[in-house]
Amino acid sequence: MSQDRLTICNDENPDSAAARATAELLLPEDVAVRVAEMFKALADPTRVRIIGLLAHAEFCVGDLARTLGMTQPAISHQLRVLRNLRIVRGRKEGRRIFYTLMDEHIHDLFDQGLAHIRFG
Amino acid sequence: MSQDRLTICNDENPDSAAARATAELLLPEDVAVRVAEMFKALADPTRVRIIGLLAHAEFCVGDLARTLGMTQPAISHQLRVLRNLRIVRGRKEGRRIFYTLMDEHIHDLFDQGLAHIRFG
DNA sequence: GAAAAATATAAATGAATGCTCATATTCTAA
DNA sequence: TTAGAATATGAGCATTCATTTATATTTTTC
Repeated sequence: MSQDRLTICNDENPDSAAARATAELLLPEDVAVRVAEMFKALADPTRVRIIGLLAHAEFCVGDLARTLGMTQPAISHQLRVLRNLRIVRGRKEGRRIFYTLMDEHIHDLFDQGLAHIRFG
Repeated sequence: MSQDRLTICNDENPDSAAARATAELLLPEDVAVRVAEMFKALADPTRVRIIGLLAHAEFCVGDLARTLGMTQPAISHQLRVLRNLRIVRGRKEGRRIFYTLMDEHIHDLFDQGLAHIRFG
C-alpha cells in the first residue's frame, strides 16, 4: 500500500499554474450533489435496515414496519425516499405492495459498508 | 443475475415461526447506526468533494477552502466531522495542517459511488 | 354497497445539519 | 514580544429530515 506521496499547498501562490491544476481535481458540483444523494440513501439507520432486509427478499410494507418495530407511515415515508432515489421499486399485488431493491450497486455498497463496520 | 425469489409477507400470521425467522434478518440497531454514520460521511456534496480531493493528495485546509470556493470555517467544520468519523487525519506541519484520507475503504466506497453515478 | 385491510399522503413538530460571523489558539517572523 | 498567518471552535440561524397523528386511496370481502 503506497502512502500519499503528493502534498498540495498553494497557500503562498494561490494564482499559480499549480493552483489551477489543483482546481482540475475538484469534482464538478452537480456530480458531487448526485454522489451525495446516492449515499444519503444509506445514511439513515432505518433505511439501512430496510435495504438490509430487501437484500434478502421482497417485503410487503406491513412486514417491514412490523420487523423494524416502527409505524407504517414512518416506513412508507422512507420507502418514498428510496423510490425517489430509484433504489427501490414497488410491485402491487392485491392490496399489498411488495418492495424490491432496484439496484445491484446499492446492494454492493451496502455489503461493502457493512464489511467495513464488521472488521474495520 | 438471479432475481429475488423470496417473498416475505407475514401480515396474516404476525406471530408465526416464519415471522420470527424474518426478524433474524434484521440488522441490529447499533450496527445499522454505525453503517449509517459511515455513509453520512459521503452524504454531503462538500464532504464528497473534500474526499475526492484527498483521494489524490494531502491538502492543507486553506487549499481545500480555496479550491472549493468556500470559507475556511466551513471547511474546518466539515473536516471535524470527517475526523470524528475517523475518515480523515491531520498532520501538523508548522502552522499548517495537512489532511489525508485515513481509510482505504472510504476511498473504495467513493470510487464505487462515483462509478455508479457516471454510468448508472 | 359497506366495512375492513394495506398503503400512501399531508401537516406538524422536534432534532440534526451546514453555513456564517466572530473569536480563540498556535505557530512563525520580524 | 508583537503582528500576522493558518486553523479551530463557538454561537446563531435557516434548512433539512425523520417521525407522529390524522386522513385519503385502493382493494378485498361480506
